[in-house]
Amino acid sequence: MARKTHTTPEAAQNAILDAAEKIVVEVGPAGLRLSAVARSAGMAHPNIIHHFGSREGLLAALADRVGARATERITNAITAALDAKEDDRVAAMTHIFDSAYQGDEGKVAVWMHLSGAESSLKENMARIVEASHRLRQSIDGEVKLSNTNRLVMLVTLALVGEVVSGGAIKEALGFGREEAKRAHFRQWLAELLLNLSDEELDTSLDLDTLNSL
Amino acid sequence: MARKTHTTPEAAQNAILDAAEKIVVEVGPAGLRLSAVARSAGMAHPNIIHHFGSREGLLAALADRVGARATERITNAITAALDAKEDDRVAAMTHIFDSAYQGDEGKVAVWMHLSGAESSLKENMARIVEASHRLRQSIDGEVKLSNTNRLVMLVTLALVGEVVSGGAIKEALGFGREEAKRAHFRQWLAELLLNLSDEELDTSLDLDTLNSL
DNA sequence: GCTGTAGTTTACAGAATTGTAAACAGTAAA
DNA sequence: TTTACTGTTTACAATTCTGTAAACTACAGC
Repeated sequence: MARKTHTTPEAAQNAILDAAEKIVVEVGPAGLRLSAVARSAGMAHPNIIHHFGSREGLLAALADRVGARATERITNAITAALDAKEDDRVAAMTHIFDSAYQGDEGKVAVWMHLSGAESSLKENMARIVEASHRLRQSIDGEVKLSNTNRLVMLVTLALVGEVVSGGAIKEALGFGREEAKRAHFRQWLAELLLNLSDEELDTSLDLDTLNSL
Repeated sequence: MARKTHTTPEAAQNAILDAAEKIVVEVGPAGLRLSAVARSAGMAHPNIIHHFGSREGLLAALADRVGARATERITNAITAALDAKEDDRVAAMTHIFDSAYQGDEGKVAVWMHLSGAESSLKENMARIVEASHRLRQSIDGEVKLSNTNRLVMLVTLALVGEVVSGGAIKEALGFGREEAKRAHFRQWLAELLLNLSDEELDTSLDLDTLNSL
């Protein structure tokens, strides 16, 4: 292999992470091979170990980067929705859902999580809930935080499901694999959730009591 | 290894599949090792290859069995809900959601699917939609099939998400990992969906037109 | 320029995994 | 009882993968 000029550690690590991310999208973290990453990044595989200590170290670093990026994209979309006019709310909400996918990072995030890398999931979700609650309050006035939690949960789980299903479930249900139809479901969900009042979200269950157990 | 008395092929295959299922719950299909399956099933690993042809063959057989069992449990729960009195509908609906989990088969099904085994997903989903539509019609009278599709999709994706997240997302959102609190979310979702009329499920989007593209 | 630090590569070790081949041993049927 | 079939095991081959060791080299600072 042609000897490469030295770069900064950051540049090398980013190149490795980029290559690893591409591979994880295709085969999942369990299928990630250092040799494949090295080939894609144009270097010899021991160099990866030099930079990340081990295969595990690489996966942990990837989980961190992917989680942070996805969280930032999502919270940005939520913040942007704060400024949307009433007519554009469905589009803004849809954009929030869409933002969970861009660049396959959502898929990688789920993959990583499924393989045990929780990294800073708790902090990331807290940021998303906070932003979502501000958005709900800007639309409906005073609303319950417990209902925001429920909605974020529902949407998060559904988005995770969509990422995982990779379109197969939608196809099986007649929604089609094409991105247009898949996006359609997200838009429908956005409109449905926007039409739900805070009162409708309160069921007979008392979540706050349960949480204080 | 102590030589074993001969059994029927079915018994041996079931023992292997049982062992494989346990392992996949823990480490996913990618982490399944023939030696581990063999140890758990109490036999030598070449015997697995004798029965299933290859590691891939074993995974395909497991995907089939798990998908069939999960579909049967879910459709049974839906059918049972048809007979529920009005007061018991939330409980019946919750039971439908719960039934996707029993015996870890839901988790295994998602794992398998994520690893590319689609087996007979389409047929299974068709059965679930059919049963769900009957249930909706018995409750609300004439309802649109397209809305049943949407609801089944939403619930399926959310359940897939819950299976995948393994409680971590819920914990991050303050719902807790304990089964009681996790079940609570499913009950909330059941009540929410039961309160939605068919009209509320129709948004400005015309799905039927889109599907005829 | 020289020197030290660190990014990079080659070569290799050690372990683990899937799959094969052949022998072995129950079981059922002739 | 003998024979044939097949479930089962042992031993092994071939590959693949992670991680180590040591050498090589680019670049920065003295």
